[in-house]
Amino acid sequence: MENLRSKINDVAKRRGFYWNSYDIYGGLGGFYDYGPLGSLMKKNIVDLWLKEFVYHDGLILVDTPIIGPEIVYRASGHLDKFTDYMVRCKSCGHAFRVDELIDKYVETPDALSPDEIERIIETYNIKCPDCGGELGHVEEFHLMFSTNIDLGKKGFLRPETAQGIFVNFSNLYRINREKLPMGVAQIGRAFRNEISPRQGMLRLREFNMAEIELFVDPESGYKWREIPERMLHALRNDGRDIKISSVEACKNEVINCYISYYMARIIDFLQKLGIDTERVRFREHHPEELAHYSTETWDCEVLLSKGWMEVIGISYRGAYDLSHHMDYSGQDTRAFRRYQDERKIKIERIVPRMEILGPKFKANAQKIAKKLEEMEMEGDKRPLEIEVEGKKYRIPPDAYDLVVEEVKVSGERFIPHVVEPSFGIDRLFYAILEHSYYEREDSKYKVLRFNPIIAPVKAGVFPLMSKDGLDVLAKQVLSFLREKGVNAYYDESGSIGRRYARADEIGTPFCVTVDYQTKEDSTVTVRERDSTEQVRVKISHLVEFIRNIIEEKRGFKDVP
RNA sequence: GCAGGCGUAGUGUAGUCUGGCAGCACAAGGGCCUUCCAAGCCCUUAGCCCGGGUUCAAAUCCCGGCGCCUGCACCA
Repeated sequence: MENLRSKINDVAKRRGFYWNSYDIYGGLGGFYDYGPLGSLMKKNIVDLWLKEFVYHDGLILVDTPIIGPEIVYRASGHLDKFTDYMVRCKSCGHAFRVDELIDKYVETPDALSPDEIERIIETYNIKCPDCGGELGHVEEFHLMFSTNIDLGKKGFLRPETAQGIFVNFSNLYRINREKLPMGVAQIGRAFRNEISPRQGMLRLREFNMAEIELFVDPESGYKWREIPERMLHALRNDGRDIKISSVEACKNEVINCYISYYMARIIDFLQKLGIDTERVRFREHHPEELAHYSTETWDCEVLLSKGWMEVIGISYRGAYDLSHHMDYSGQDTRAFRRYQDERKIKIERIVPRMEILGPKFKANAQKIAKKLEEMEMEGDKRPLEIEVEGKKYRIPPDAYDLVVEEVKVSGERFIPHVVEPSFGIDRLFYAILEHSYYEREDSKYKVLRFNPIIAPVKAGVFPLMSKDGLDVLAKQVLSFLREKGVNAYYDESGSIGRRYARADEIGTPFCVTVDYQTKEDSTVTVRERDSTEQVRVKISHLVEFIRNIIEEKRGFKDVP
């Protein structure tokens, strides 16, 4: 019980924030349940996220399936990059990653099929590195969970919510009235079959993400919201550890401007969550560390008891995802960039002469003509050779005309680039607990210093004595608060001090006590969690009083 | 996935070596008391991770599994 993590796990289980799933069956690694308090608090975190990122910036929200067909994850690259081939030693049972075993013999171990790998193991007579035993068959290890859709059709559980946004780009772009930048957000669960999940809630196999895909025009320059000036602790991938303002970082091209914007907003968000921003830094990925889709990634890390922990990642994904989905689906997923002035450009165009092509190529003439029209051509007329559906055709110069015409062009199509801030809700949740936890100096009892907006329960209502009608009055105050939408609970068990202590342990910001004076003037005492100071508030003002503090309109001492 | 350590009421632990009625503290529930920060007293609930083996007898010894922790590997 000496370290912070076990203390937090203790409170979490005892009071109902979270615990390991399937406990009665011995638990299951990488899966956690949110208990009554945790569920409420997680919802508060998500609500704040919606407010800070979605409503604040006018993003649009989607909600797409968790299961996707194989083709989507082929296109996204996850299927290739997320699959490891393993072989197991027949005698000692050790498992090895194939690419590490055979990289001495072949240049591109990642590109091989299982059959090819087995042939290479046989050819070079590769044995178990540990015991020299014979190696078994190649097995696939997916970091994505797979399932079946229909009979025999393979599906995968999404490893990120992002693909659900990319595949819908065209529709969303239209709904957004073809405006860029366009920010699309999604909140939901994602799944990764981690090889060795450990560290409690920090590495889960099923986890909650809140992701934004901000689609931008790569040639327009920075065209998003004004960047708030915030000091950032940035650890660059050249090893430099710097403090830089978000505005400077953008201006000096130290950090991509869209990423700079999100870093600044993240600082504010984390602060509202109750995370100590002195213990927050942004760490740039090294080139070899980058995900397959990214050219620039910064992790937002929070210092926890076990060291720096990634809670948010901001990636510049470029055109990677949209261009792959365009290739795999055959659908146009481009955006349209309108020129400021209509441009007139001269183009040389091939106009097929059907009266020649028709008799010459008969049934194929239409397809040949279409191909000709799509060709670009410079210089004089000459015999052309084209290929249609694998067959080559020779086109004589008299079978087409070269026409020079002036056309109006109002814009061009392009694949938008994507900036992706991706928030790990569960990790944020845990980070809040660690940064909120403290023990009172005198009594050593535990307090969670939750920001009122995040706190799962806003108020405890206690009768000073459970007699003389105080209990009845207190229950009325409780109903009153609940009717007004303030999540509160009633407690009359034990001394008043004990009840305060119970409330503090789950981070309840306010304790409302009904005492003898309440009977006379309908006021109650409200005690603030961290200072333990009290003010008297009229019952009729109680809801407004609490709401104002939650919304940061007033301080605790401003009694209305 | 490997190696090591660990697994006893809700939580923390004693007992395991040396097999013989599973104990303590806190928490929780009920009661008494109590005029604002874990007071006190009485009562109650509640446990040997799962499965198999050895034995007259297993929390204890053996085997397998699961989970947790640490290190290695992994972490798109």
